[in-house]
Amino acid sequence: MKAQNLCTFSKHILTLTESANVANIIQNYAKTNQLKKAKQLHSQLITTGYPLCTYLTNHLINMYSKCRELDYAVKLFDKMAARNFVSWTAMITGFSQNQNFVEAMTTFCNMRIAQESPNQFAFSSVIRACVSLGFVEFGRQLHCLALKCGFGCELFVGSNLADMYSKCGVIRDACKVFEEMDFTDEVLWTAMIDGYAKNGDFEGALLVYKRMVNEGVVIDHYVLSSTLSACGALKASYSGKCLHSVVVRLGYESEISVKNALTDMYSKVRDMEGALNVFEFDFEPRNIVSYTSLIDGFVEMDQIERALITFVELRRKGIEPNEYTFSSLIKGCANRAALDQGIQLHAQVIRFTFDRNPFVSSILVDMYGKCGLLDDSIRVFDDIDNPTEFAWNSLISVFAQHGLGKEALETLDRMIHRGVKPNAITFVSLLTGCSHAGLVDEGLNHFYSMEKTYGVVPREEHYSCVIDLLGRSGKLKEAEEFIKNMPFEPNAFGWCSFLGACRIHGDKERGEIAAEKLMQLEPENSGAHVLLSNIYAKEQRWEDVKNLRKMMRDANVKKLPGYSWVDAGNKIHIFGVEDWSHPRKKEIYEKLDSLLDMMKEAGYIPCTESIPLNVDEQTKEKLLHRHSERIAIAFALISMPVGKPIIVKKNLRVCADCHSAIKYISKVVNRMIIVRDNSRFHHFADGLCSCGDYW
DNA sequence: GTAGGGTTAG
Repeated sequence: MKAQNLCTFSKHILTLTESANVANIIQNYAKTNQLKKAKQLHSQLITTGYPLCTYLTNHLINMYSKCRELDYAVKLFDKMAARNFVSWTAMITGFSQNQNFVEAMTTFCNMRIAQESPNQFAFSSVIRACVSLGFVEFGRQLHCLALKCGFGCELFVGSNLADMYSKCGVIRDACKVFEEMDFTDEVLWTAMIDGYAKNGDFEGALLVYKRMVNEGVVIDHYVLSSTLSACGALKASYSGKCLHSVVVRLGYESEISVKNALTDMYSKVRDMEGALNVFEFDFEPRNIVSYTSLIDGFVEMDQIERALITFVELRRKGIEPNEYTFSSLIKGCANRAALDQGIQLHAQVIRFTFDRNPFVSSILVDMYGKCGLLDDSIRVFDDIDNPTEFAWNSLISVFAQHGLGKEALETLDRMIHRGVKPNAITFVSLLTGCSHAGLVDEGLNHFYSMEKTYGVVPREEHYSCVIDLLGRSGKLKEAEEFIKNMPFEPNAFGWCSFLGACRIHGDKERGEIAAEKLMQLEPENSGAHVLLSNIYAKEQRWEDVKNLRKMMRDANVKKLPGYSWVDAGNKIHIFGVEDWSHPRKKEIYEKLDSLLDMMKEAGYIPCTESIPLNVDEQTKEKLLHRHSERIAIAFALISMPVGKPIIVKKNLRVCADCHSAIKYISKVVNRMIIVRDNSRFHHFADGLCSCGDYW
């Protein structure tokens, strides 16, 4: 029987059969979201002139809630002459489904005041509201009440409880609920998998999945999506691929959430071919999540160009980008310091009104900072109404990268004053800031108080920061003592910091120890070899330099080639050492030569001592003058409008000679030059650098 | 007789 043909009934009072038929129609309208027809039927019922029975009103309340017309549902409920427990439950569910969680809870309380006993339906709806609000304490009370009423182990209530505890970060209680259940199903298992994942225990999530498979529980697309997401987070490519084969076997390849989870998993394990295969499989369905997962993969692979192309493609298809999309793209621009693209994306963020999103605004602070535009970064931060921890961390890290340790410390104070709790990342940035600014005591004080005062347990990276802090300031003995007393061995970053400090301060004995440790930890890392050869070269120990080079050859260690890049004319121009590939190479080298003359006239003396080659001075000078950052600066000088600050990015640290040379360049061409190397920013102007030569 | 649970990109 077709729904629309059922709308005839007696004009006086509805018979039982008629009521049942009408209820059936309303239910169908609710399911198919046919609000207009449902409203017509409702008016028809009113014209009979008789009050509607509770049973039909409950149906109408449910229908209006499902069709997102909560006001109608509330009006009906308020006017009801005889509510029963189903009416109350329908309202609680209605509020909960329409994201009106506080009302859902209030209605649950009112239901108890009205002395109606809540059943499993009411409990599951109100617990869901608790999950969304993160009200774990209220949820705990509901749990007690549910147990008292005999519904604590009911399957739906149990699933909601497990979900609530895990989403509120109390996975232990979720496990207790799970273990006490008489029956389980795939929904409850999914809540557990997702619970472990949301609490950061991705291995735990995979174990739950394995246990589920062993127990023969149905695997559906919810289970697969959640488990794939855990694989991605773990970068577990083998497990991910195994799950992919399960997806194929069970025929879930075209299920959008599974497809997206697969795309994301492949992106996270840096297998873009795999990600594209899934993304392009069967073409549809695709949505913004699919596109953003792909974009994020490209960004992580440092392929910002492909990320931007993917963005253009989704816009051409008429798909609306969201805050996730912009966050990923802007992060890509920040990593590559692609300012022009970053600014264009910022404009779009404003147009789409995502500028108030905490993730987007924080990444914008970071982007401007990483592009060297400190003032713009601060301006974006100041425009944020209630900065979250992400925004504060971004700002602190921006100050740190610019060597502004005092500002970083002040920002931490402001953050605390505003009631935002610092986390582990805050302290990494803060300690880095102190280190680059030579604020040794301040850095140490914060390191020793971070656990006591703020409850943040120092991790490997914090210890590395302290090694850097002490080493950079020349306190090599203290750094060595600190390393000895650490609860664990320093990681590669820690030894690298120590080695770098030994190089700056010319401590070859300690340097050799650090280099050895670093080579053991990361034999493929060329950094240790290069730093050590710099130390040897400084002492003119050419035999040692030769041996080291042989060692590198034998171990197949390739020196990471240095390159610099600059944004000009909406394009990123990349230059390597002695780069001859650019179409304007002739002009660039003419510019370099004329610069060298001007610099020497102004007093520049090349510092060739750290070049690990036994060649004559003039050759060394020439080599230095062909370092990629100088080529990039020369190119920027001939191609960018006068007055526009020159921002050059480099993948390695700027060498001491380039640092001195760029100071002279800034003076002789009277131009602000900003250089971002792999550890911090240098703002050169009028012959001076913002780092004050402490770096 | 009506009302309820778990997925995918920070």
